[in-house]
Amino acid sequence: MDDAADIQPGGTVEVLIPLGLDQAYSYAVPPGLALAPGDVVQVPLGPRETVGVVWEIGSGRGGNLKKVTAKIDMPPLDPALRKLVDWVAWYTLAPKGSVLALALRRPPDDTPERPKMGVRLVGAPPARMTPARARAIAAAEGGLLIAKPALAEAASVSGAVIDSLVDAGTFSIEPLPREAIAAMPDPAHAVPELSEGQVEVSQALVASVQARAFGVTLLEGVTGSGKTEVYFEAVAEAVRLGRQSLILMPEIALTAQFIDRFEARFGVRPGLWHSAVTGRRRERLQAAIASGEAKVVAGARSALFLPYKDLGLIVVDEEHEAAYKQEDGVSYHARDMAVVRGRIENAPVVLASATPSLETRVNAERGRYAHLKLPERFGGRELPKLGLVDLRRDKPERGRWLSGALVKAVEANLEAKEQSLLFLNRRGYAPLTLCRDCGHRFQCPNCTAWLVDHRFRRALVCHHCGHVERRPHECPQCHAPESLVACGPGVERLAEEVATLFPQARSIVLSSDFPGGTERLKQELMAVAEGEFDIVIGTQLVAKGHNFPGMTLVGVIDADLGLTSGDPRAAERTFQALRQVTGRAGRGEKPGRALLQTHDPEHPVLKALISGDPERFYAAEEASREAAGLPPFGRLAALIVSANSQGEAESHARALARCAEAGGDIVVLGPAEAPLAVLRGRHRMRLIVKTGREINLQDYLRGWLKRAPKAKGSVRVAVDVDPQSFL
DNA sequence: AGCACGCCGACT
DNA sequence: GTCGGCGTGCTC
Repeated sequence: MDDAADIQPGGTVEVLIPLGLDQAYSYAVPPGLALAPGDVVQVPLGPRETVGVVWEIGSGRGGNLKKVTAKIDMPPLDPALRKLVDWVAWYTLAPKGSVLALALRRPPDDTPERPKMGVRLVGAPPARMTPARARAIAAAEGGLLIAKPALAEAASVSGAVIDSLVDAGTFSIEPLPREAIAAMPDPAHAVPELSEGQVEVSQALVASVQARAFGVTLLEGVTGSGKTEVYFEAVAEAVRLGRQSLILMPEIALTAQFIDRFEARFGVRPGLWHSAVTGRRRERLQAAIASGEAKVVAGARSALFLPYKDLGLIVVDEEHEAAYKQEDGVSYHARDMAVVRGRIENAPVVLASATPSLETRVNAERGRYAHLKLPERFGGRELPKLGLVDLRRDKPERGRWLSGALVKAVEANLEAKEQSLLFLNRRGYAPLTLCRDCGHRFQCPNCTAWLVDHRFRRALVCHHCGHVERRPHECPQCHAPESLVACGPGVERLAEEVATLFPQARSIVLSSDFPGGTERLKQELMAVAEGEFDIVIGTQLVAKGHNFPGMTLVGVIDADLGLTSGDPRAAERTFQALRQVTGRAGRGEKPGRALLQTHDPEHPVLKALISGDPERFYAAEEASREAAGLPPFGRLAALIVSANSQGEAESHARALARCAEAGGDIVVLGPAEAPLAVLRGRHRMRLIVKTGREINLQDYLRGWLKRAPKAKGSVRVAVDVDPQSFL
């Protein structure tokens, strides 16, 4: 289409195959077949046939090449998407074919789509009535057409009951209307009333959409400042211009809450793209995106590779989220690739966050990204009041974790019938179990991590690799009975303490291992939002996505947790998590309160946090990096080397050793035993390239890979820097 | 991704 | 003696 240069039959084409191959393969074009770059073709590969994409036109010397079998009847990959594939492959050092696999849609399923069937109450009740049948009939009251599974769910009966009622003639069976995959959003549906500050910011974003030009804007604003409302105005403008918008979000954020807000603003739901969207829905949405019919797509990171027809805006919501980083298969950071896609499509990119990542902040400071700040919380609500509790002075008794000050605050909140959140980012009962007699510590056989006691499951679990074992009754080393003691708190243990201290309170533990799975968890989150619990004990999970309107107190059990690990991003992540979770406190106009328990009230991260000025944190981080002899953030290159087998890990370790000898400019950060951990199993190491000069990281890495021994396994390296310098 | 080849352990 | 585990390499 865009490539007018259809090639002459009899020539050759370079076909990229969506497998772990870095090179396109040459094929001969059979007579009578006209092909252009981007066309999807079927080609023989070894003993079988595969799909591939014509990547470029061949040089023509078609000796005894295999022939393209056929051209597949589907829209070609447009030049922008091909460019993106090339760029991502180059940047992430992944084989081109693997990246193509992310972007290539499956050939259309040409079996005719059979409509889903629904049932409708049309006839008399059956001769034999049963309780289940009665429930099903009651649920179908009103004569509406209802999908069978939905009716079964609503009436809590099995599908068989409904089938029997269809046979009896009580229900008719009719095809359901095809659900709309991408209705047209109405930019005028419900225009919000924005504050003066919000209007200013939204106008800047709207202008960037109107400019139809690439540019990156960091949109910074605390929880509740109206970030979403503001970027919705940019989306509305794109819709008015008839162009498409992509709203990227971490998978977890694609919640009912977001969809409700979108629907309230635009009158329809956005096109939703995430891993759970499969089959026909996926296919239809892809088609709607390719045709330009779907105007707004809200999607997880894989939505980056969809075939947009006319992309006019990309929003990356919660820009700092680690979930944007894909580490298996092709390793890429969706936020950075969004910037690249914006550049290729010539579309503005908005990065939204309450706690921007360091690299984004650096880009904003250097003027590479525009920086828009939303002034305050919407509706004039103030930020919560933050306070530190010095655990060295206000010390909980042995085996307890709540300080006097926090206990008092929770009591006061219970009395006032307001909700409290106790935040502890540790799943399970206790992070370490040891033998009182011989000192034996339970350690994971695969890693260097301690095994975490999960009392509810009666198991010891490695949070690193997933290893699970039964919790024994005696010490496996000295066999002393009843000698095992739990050390330190996890949320389960904290729940025990809460039950003792506040027996009358309704409390709940929310963590990713909530019994009953994600569905139950979602229900409980709703229940919390509706005020059905007084005290919530939660991990990281409660800090994200969900709003709890009645929460007026947040207690952070261990604000020091995560500040001391060897991970170079530990402080940043802790700062973001604490800012998010403490930001949950407050109701309506009334600011809430947050208490953070710590052993180190002078810690710069905590001081910056309670000062309420994020700039202080970033300044402190820069200073501490400098003190540690690390390169400043603008030149930070964190590499992740993953090992998939023993042999591969060993070759990595040798390569690293050799590299350190030769150049001396790669530093292994992280726990001292990191190289050892890599040797023992499937572990990741973070490396920092430390260099005094500006480098082209890709060339640098290629050189490094050449020097590395090719002996065993393939060395996989992922890059974790911002792509701006290479655009 | 498939599929073949090949090199070591446990068995009809 | 073979059957079969998966580590490794190849596909224009």
